[in-house]
Amino acid sequence: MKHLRELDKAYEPSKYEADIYKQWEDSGAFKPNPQATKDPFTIIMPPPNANGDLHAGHAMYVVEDILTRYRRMQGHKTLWLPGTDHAGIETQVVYERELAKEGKSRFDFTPGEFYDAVLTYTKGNQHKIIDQLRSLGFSADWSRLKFTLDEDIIEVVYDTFKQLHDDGLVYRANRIVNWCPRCNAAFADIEINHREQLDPLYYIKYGPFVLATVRPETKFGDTAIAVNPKDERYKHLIGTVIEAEGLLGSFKLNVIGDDYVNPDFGTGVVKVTPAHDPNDWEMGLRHQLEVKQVIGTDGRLTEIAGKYAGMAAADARTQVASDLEVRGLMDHVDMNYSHSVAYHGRCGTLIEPLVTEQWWLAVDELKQPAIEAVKSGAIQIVPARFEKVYIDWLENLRDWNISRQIWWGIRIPVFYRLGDDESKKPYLVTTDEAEAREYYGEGNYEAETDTFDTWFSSSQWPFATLMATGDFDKGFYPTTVMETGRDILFQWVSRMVMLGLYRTQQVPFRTVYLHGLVNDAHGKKMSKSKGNVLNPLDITAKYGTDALRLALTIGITPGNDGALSEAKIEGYRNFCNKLWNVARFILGQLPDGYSPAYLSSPGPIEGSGPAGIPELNSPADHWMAVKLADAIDNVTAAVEDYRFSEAGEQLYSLLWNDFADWYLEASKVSPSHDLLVYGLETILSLVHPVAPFVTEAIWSHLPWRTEQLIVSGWPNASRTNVDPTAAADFDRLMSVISGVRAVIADEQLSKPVLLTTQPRLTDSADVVRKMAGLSEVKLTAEGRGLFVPTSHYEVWIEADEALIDARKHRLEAQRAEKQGYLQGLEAKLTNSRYLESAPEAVVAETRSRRDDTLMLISKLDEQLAALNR
RNA sequence: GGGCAAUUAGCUCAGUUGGUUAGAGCGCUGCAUUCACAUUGCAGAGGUCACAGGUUCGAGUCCUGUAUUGCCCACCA
Repeated sequence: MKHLRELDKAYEPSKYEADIYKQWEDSGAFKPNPQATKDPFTIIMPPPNANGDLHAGHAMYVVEDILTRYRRMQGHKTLWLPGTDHAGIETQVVYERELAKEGKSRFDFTPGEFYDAVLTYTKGNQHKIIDQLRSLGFSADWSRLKFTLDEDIIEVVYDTFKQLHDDGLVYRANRIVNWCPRCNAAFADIEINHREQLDPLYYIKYGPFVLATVRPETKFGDTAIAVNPKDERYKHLIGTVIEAEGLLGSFKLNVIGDDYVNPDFGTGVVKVTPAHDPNDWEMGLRHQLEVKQVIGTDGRLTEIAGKYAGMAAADARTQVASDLEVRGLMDHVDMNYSHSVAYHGRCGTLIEPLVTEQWWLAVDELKQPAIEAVKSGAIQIVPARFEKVYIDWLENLRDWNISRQIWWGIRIPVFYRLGDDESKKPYLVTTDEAEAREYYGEGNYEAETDTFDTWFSSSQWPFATLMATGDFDKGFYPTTVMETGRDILFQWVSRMVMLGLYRTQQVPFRTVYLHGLVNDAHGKKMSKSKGNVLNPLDITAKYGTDALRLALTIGITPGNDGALSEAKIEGYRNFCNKLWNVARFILGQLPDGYSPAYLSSPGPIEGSGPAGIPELNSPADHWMAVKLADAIDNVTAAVEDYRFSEAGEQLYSLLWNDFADWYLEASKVSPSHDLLVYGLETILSLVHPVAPFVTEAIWSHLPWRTEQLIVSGWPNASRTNVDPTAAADFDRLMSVISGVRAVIADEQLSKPVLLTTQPRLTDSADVVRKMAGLSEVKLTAEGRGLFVPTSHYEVWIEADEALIDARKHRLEAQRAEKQGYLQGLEAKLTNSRYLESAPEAVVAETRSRRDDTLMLISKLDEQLAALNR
């Protein structure tokens, strides 16, 4: 095995990443370890679109990898189960675009042929996204990869549907839905976007009334006129029938009173068109109004519109408006009316609300347990503020339309009766056509062509996947954490809870961790049109995968959007390089055949052997041992608490400030090989979940290590060998060194001599001399020179009288500053309410700071007195 | 219309139950250097924590209000 010192001066990720990933996977490290003794830990990966490309959002799955790697190192039986999504309408739209290039449409195929073609297309593409996810170092168990249209998944979805139907929670009904004429399908409210826009508001004469509408073309579907029952202008007309002149001759309408009508809007009169407006539909239900469909599923007017039949709705609108004008039925038009209009979120087509027959899932019974699960704490949402949002949404949830008239999806397992044999049920829920044939007889039935809303099947993903892989009964369910984007809290998370509880009587996951959006360097949303999109793969190629992972971990908090910039990523690339060079330096120090002594006894790195802490010699050793133990505790606590950013920051400063800048430099004077190695190994272990590649690459060059880091143990803090006094000694040396460096930098001195009256300091003279850039540290009886203020040692930098005199004002300034600080502390300590109320530890802290400050001031006074002598 | 978040250094952001003289990275200034690392080291400048009140011995942190920005939900024809 080669020593790192023979390797590159800089870490080159591309040389290592692919090989390391292969070794991990080939060794079976991604699979649940059957020997693991601790509880199973499960994460189900939110399935990315099988036809999609990796974007920054997917890179946020790094949170899942951190958790998985952390639990694996701790000895849990970990399963991170990956999958891909057929992404219903999204993929169908993409594929239809492909077809359009060849001048074809889906109507050139039967639904079955179309499905097969898209399936082939999808299966051919899916390796791309999987390879991309793997390149991010994700330690998911790819041998268990599931696809949302796998037969075993579909089977579970069918079972759920059947159970829901048997329980009376699924029904078929005619309702007003959001109809997309382009997709020729209905969509849920949540899939609709509203856009504010200007449209003409037409004031039309209806017999005795003038009323305002933006949709004159739907007037042929009017089945009432509504006014507010409290409206003095019109209340006497409620219950009467008006007769009015229209474009298709005269017509009669009932006048109804309904609180929905706002007397202050327009003329306070509304035409009611239950077939084409959700609010009118509701009014229609309240008043048992007739539903007359004017616009068909193709977006064109029906025969009811007489001579306007066949016209596209938008064309009909202008035509009707102008005809009304000509006939003198238009009172006036307001051209400055701004309102919000519904568009299909996926394809951007104007939504046409209309009445169609759909499959509905009754949610009232399902949502209560889902609300309770979060209220009771059975499910914890991180960050917690989303718990309220979740509960509010569910409480207002209405029955869910789960059928879609799209072809790329799971066909709803229903066969309908043909003919009018009333002795047979109108439909049969079964996946088995033979059953339908037997029941209805050959030729007397037809299969449903609608498919399930993608969210209906994906809401079953946690248990469906585990059932399909055979892991469901092996302790992997309920899963531990669901990590996903906060933007799909409603669409996905809430529904997973509903259906998970329904189907398994258990929560699908115990914790929901929500990440925010990944924005650009200035916190702006990434978009192709803005040209500010950072492609994760470009970044990893340039800076290494670990750099990206660190950049998405540090400075990003749950539920909040984070900013990603090349400068930030570059900084973490440098961090990886720092780690690499620290390792290179340490390994270069070690004698041939070295193996750390602590490995031979059980110890701090759990599961892999070492015991206690290596022998500690210098103050620096004790100090470093404390820093390491503290970091282990803090990082562990932070990860347990989903505070990954804090964990990352701790590690960053542990490596760079504590270990590299202080300990390694100090160790150059008196190296302790075992502690250098122990420190390195501890840091590698702690950093591994976030930056797995560079840590594993270094680990593979530790000659005494044979197992991979990915399956080695998580460190345990141990302070057994630590002498706190010795550790504190190093803190004092550090403050001397920093103080001296500052004076040297200020005065541009070159290798001056340091004088001290304290023998204890000269014990560590070499460290101080080397680290502070001195030529010598001398013990003297009485010091004179540039006084370096520290609270524990009296030290002076040798200098000529002119310089000493010139710096005198700095001592005075320092004294004044300390004096001000002291006053603040004294004020607290003479305040009896502070002494009574503040915790003892806080008061003790204040006292000790007061004492230190007093001591420093008296030293400064002495120095100033001596200078003035 | 309702709700949520954000507002802390030039920029991007941390800041766990209130308790050091408020932090990091980048950027900036000065110096150093090639003996682990210039993807480096050392030193430094830079903030009345959006604003106004309040609670408290003590507020970036808790409460009330205001402003600005962003997001979510609802959808008065």
